[in-house]
Amino acid sequence: MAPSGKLYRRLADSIAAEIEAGRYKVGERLPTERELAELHGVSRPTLREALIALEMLGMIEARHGLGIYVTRAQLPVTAATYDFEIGAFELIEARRLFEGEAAALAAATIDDDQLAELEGLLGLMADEDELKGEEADKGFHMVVARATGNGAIIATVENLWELRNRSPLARNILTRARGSGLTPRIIEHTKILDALKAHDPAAARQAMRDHLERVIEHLLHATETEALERAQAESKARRKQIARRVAI
Amino acid sequence: MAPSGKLYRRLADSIAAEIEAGRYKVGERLPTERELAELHGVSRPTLREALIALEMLGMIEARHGLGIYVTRAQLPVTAATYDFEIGAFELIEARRLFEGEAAALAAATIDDDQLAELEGLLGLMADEDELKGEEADKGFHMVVARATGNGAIIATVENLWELRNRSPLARNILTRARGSGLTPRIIEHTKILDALKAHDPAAARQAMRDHLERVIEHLLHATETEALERAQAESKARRKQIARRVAI
DNA sequence: CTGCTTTTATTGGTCAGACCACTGGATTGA
DNA sequence: TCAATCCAGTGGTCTGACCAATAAAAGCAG
Repeated sequence: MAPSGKLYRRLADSIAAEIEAGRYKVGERLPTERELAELHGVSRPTLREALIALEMLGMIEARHGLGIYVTRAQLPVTAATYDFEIGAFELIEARRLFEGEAAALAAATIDDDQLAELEGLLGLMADEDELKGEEADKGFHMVVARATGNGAIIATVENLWELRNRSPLARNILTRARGSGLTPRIIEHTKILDALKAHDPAAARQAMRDHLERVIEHLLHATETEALERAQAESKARRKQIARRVAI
Repeated sequence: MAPSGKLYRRLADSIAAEIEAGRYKVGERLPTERELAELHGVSRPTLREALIALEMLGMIEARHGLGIYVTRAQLPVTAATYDFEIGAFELIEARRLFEGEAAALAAATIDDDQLAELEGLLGLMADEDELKGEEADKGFHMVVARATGNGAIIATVENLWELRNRSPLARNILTRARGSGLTPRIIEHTKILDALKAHDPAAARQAMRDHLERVIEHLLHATETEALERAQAESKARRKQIARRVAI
């Protein structure tokens, strides 16, 4: 990735690199802001902006009157720190596995209010407005996640959706694929809802997996941009590799 | 959570709240830094610090010479934005489901180098040094995630580990539980490794689930702090609710 | 000497005002 | 008409100062 033109951004990268390299270790105190600023040849406000960025990423922690402490040596690969390409297929593959489990759990924990909410979202999903339809789609999956009552699961599902928005490649492919005959997804969502209504975990898991499998299939057969074709080739090779062993 | 004493932090919360409330919509440009500073009665440097925090969280985007644009109306619940308590049991429940699937997939994609790496980590896991042992533990799970070759899965597993570190409650409970007879985890990890060696997805899934199930069981029977007892009660009620329906 | 209170040096937090650098549209001139 | 130029607006950076929290040193009462 090309270095951002903004100084505080490059500074943050630079300091992060130093920490990752072990120049400053976890638990240790960094030099004072004034010293760091001079070390890097920048003003203190700019240095502070870089530190705040690193603090948001959870790498350091500034304590008033005490100093700046390293809390993590390596940045976790989260949506916030996301900086490289994750393919569209990778994302959906992950969602297929994880959201399948989330649906299974939700089948056991969902209540009537949430079922009604899902029913309402199904109606909006066919909205002529592209954005409304997409929001309804995300809403459906988030309600399922929320129905598990497990904050970690909610955070994970949301994070996966977030990764999609962060990755230009994945976003382009996925939003382009929308519209072009992806509308049968309403039927698939209905199947998921039915399984949840029946409180049948296995059926819910299968319905969710089927749904996302269809999305993958759809992407495999659509032919549009060059980027998509590359992604398709990559995905086919990958699926072949997996199939070489045994079905998951 | 008590509002952070730092002004730029409160400012960021305040602006984030305005955006979430729809005061500024996605795609729109918000007022200039100078205007925002005056609006909130703070100096421009402080205002900028708040904006940089929001930018790191992916809510806004500042473009030189143009202005500041809203990119997301709602902050995703990720490790970086994490600000409330997620119980230790929630975390492990999520890991049990997700990492189980990751292990299943990894069984089909893992290569010999990664298998050797896992073997090496097993040796370190019994290290007398608590921290070393914990690092080996995390390392093991991360190698399994990495073996899937799926960036989204890697990011997810890492994010779950991150959530644990962010949640004081979960961290306290989990690190306290370590040591006190949790060492049989080496046997459990060996089982996971065996299933991966055999490239047997079902066995890998089961071994990973068993492992994390044991961790849950261990926490349920340990009796120590008050926080842990509350968490236990919460978890028992939750598991009863789930069992009321059917096994997942 | 002990133990509490006060002072002080250090460090992050905030402020003020200025100037630089980038952007897009308005202005100008061929 | 259209391309080059200019210019107003906006984020980016700098300087230097003062405020506020912290811990350790200094002072003091017992």
